[in-house]
Amino acid sequence: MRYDKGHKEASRRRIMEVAGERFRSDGIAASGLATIMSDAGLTNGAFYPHFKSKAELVRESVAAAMEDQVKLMGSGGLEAAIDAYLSASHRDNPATGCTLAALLPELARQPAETREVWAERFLAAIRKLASGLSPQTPDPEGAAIGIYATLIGALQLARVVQGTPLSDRIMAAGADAARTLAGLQPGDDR
Amino acid sequence: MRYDKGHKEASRRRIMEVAGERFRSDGIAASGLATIMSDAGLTNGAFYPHFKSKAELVRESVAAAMEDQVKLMGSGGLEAAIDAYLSASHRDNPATGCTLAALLPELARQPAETREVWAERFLAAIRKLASGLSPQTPDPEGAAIGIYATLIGALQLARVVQGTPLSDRIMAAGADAARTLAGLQPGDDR
DNA sequence: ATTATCTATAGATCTATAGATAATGC
DNA sequence: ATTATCTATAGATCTATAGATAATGC
Repeated sequence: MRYDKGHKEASRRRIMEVAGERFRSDGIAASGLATIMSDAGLTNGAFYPHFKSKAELVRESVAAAMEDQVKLMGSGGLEAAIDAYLSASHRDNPATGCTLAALLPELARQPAETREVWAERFLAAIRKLASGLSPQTPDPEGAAIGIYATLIGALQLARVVQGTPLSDRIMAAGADAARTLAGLQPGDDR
Repeated sequence: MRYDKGHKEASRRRIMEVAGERFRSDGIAASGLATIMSDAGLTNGAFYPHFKSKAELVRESVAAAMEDQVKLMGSGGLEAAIDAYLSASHRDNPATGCTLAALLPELARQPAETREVWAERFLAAIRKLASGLSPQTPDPEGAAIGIYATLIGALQLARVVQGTPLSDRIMAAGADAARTLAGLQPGDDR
């Protein structure tokens, strides 16, 4: 059927959108194309005019997710970023949250091209995070990497025990650690 | 065929062993039972007298891996533990390394029973790590959680870009962050 | 006779392809 | 006439089951 100009583009965006959510909530390997296409309101076979393979979708999806990550990293202060990252709503909604927390070990198993695209965007996110640190910080990018690693690790740990007191404890400990690394005083407001 | 007493037990141990490695190197969802059984020198159908389902194997495998984790956590000083965790050989051999670094997001998607078993062993590992901290540390378990989160996040990040200079930089930044959180002076020996 | 493993297979699901369909633009 | 999507299907792989096999213990 011949649709409006832009119809195909809109479908592609919808596939990307739901694929990103599926991947983050179920994992990449565990997300089938049929399910993703059905989520997008399309059928199985309509996938291939948009992407030549699942690997291509994964690559594009990871690139887009990291792009969003870079954008988010800029807004607001560092303290606010830490609190937002280690918030209950982020923990409880992996589908719309940080791709790194949801998929890092699986990203390490992707083809080189996907990982190269990832690395480029990751460095951009680190630089943006580093620019929010105190100017006296001796190695701002190194510090930013340490902070990011701490946030990711803590969120992942908290998600395994989601719904238990231990989960909140992990979130608080992770936020304290991140604040320490950022040169902020530990918060008592959690 | 009727084998020596203990033969079945030995097969089970072999299945557990290779499953643990497969899971960590390829992920749980991406590891098929046929491949695991073939790695163990057995066929597909021989799986079910040992485990009632893949989920049961995963649960037992995670429990065993965390048990090893707890044991490892005790030996040697904290400084040495950090260096060993963020070593090139650990980064480059996920199959025999830390299950958390290899599988955390996937563990968060496992059934409640598996995650409960995990949580119990995780707390034991945290307590062991905490006992190695300076006695003045105000909240040793919280600090241990922060250190562990940092190590896991850094190793996962480093693995995505394994083989590039950025990977070594991430490892160094993660180790510095962990040392800071542990109250040790930053090391220059990397 | 026992039993750990193997062979064979069911039924589901996966990625990917080929050709049909149908709604709009010309 | 064009073309985005659908239908149907190939071929591979997945978990799980049923019944056969074969090597040892009695």
